[in-house]
Amino acid sequence: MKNSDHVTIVDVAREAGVSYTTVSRVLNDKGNVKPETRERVLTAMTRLGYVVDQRARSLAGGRSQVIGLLVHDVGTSYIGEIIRGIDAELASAQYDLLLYTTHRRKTKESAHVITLTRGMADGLLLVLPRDPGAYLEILRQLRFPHALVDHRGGDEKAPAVAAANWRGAYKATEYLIGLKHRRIGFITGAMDQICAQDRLAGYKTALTDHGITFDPELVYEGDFFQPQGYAGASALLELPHPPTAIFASNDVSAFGVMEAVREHGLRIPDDVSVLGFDDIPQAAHVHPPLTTVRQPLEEMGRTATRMLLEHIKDPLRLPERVELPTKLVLRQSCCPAKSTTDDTLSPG
Amino acid sequence: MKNSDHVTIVDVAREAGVSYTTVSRVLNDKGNVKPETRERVLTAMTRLGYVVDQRARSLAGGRSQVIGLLVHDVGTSYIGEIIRGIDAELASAQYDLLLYTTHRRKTKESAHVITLTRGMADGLLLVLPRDPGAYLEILRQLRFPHALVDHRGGDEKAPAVAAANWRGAYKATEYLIGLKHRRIGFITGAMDQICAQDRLAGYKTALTDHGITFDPELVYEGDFFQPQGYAGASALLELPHPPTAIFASNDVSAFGVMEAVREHGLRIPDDVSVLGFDDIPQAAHVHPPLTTVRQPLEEMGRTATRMLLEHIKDPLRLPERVELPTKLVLRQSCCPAKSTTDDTLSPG
DNA sequence: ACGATTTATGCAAGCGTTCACAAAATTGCT
DNA sequence: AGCAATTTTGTGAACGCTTGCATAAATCGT
Repeated sequence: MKNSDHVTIVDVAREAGVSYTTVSRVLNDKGNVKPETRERVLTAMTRLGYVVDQRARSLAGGRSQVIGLLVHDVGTSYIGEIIRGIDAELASAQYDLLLYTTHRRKTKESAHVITLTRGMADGLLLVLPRDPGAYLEILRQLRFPHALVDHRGGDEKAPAVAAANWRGAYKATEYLIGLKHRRIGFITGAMDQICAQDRLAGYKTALTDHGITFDPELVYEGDFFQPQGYAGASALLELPHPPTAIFASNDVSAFGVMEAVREHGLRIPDDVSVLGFDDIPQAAHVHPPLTTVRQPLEEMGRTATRMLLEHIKDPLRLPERVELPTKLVLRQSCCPAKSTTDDTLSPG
Repeated sequence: MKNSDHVTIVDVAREAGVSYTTVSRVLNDKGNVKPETRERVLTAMTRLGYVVDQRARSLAGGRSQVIGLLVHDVGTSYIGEIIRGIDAELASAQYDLLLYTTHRRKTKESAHVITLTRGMADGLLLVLPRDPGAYLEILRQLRFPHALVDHRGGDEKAPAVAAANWRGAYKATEYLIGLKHRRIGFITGAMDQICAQDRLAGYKTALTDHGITFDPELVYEGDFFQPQGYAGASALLELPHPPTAIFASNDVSAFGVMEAVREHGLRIPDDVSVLGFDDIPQAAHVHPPLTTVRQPLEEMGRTATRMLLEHIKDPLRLPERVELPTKLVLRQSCCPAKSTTDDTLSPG
């Protein structure tokens, strides 16, 4: 009577004619409850419109059913796809998502991490962390469950999932070579990120493996954003021997490349082939649809989440590091090089 | 000694030689505490590395310092910008953000809303809700603080912030008219959303206000996504009297328009002017940079958050509905209509 | 049918706080 | 100095739940 609107476990107990402990039992599927009693409790719960109070539950020793997510920014398709995967997996496990954006203030990251470990969350997901060293150490010491998405630090032994960046770039470059392209431009990503380094390495290796000398002139350092893709392609196309194909380290910068190509009065793919990386939804929507290396972003989110949840269930589990395969998605932004101007070695 | 790693308020109290109530007082800046004592408690806290347990705090009657956020999808620039504003405002008020994506499962929205009201959060932010009727009613009954972003239901009396969609579209259309365009194509947004309806209405009114008869043929129903922008512009350009300018209801569909224009061998803005809505970051990065109606997305997020926080502090506050001004951002995708083929009325 | 198991239920304590109230210490005033 | 008013600190009871232990009921073997 005193709490007019807050229905508690005690109210349910009274309604069902049992003790509140029994209600707690059916709530948690723990201990033995006679089917008949369980039924009675269940109907009492729905009749009263009972909803569990997560705070109390977790305070009393249960789980908080919350996972923290640390990302540097929302609003890019890239992150969006990953979050979609995380969200889906979390939802089916009845978990909620506490979002932390580290966009502006980098110093606060550790503070967030600490607060989270103090009961707010059962685990922490880190997407593409910039410099996770600081708090990874804390997390490990506290034995607080966590998992990384798209970061493969050298000696880190935290659970992590990433895409096969090196191999994806290698295969894509190989594809371009198969199309008889000999001068292939490359727009890098932000080179402080390991994925960007791996993609460049894959490109280089594919080149040399196929007897094409790596020409540093054909590599332009970008940052994963459209303006640098545009600038890079513009620069590349003004070279004495311009490339016949340009491979951008992500789709967004590939869009910039496409614009620059057009701006130079050239057609895609007839004059210049363009290749991206990621396969964000927009890649299929541009014209011509972009041939790109598909990174299973949503799946990466899902996998990391599953690993984290497993780890929460069984803290003794050994951390794994999984690398998900990438896949070349053929669309219409690439075609065979024109045989007239193929190679640097041919007479100018 | 029993809790090796969890430092509680009691531990701090012991260390400082006071009662735990006093510690709670300095924690909350409540009641009177002798400066000297406060100092002693503070140093004890840092020495022990104390971090407050939000669960316990909120269970015991305090606030949870968590705000729920219901969005239908993350990963679009549009939402990203709004979240950025929300996040910034929340961070400076020491609030955390619980994210709910309603993307796939629409039926679950109410369930989420109810869980949140049971102590998980102190308030709820709804961004561009599809059909909020169901839970808005619940929220109001429970007197649970909430605010809407970018939704202006007719008779709803919930606090809400939106952009001046009608006026923005009106002004933009007027600008095009000022540029001597007489046949102005229009790609609508998803027409179940009020903002899309408002933009269309603004366009229509501007037309008739300037003595241009509204031609339904020039309106193509889109959905705020790129492919429909592309399709719409393609259709429009194949009309016997094609438009000399196309106004898309958001930037993303304007990108589709730009592609279609080029695909028809036409130049932007020389042959066809293109105008967008939103001003997402990418709008400045495409070529030519897109002239568009700037919607203060981040500010909308900030404002809604501030309103919500105010409302939490003072529950008696009357709900406001604010409309933030939009602003035409002139870039390079529009230019005066060629005087040769201006009007339908001119001799064909 | 009767003690020994097993299964089902209840009680009390505690999770880490806040808060109303009471007690103690300090201050002011005459 | 002595009492009231005021400031400072402490006590006890919640908040809504889980959980270990005790107790009551049902099941089993012989």
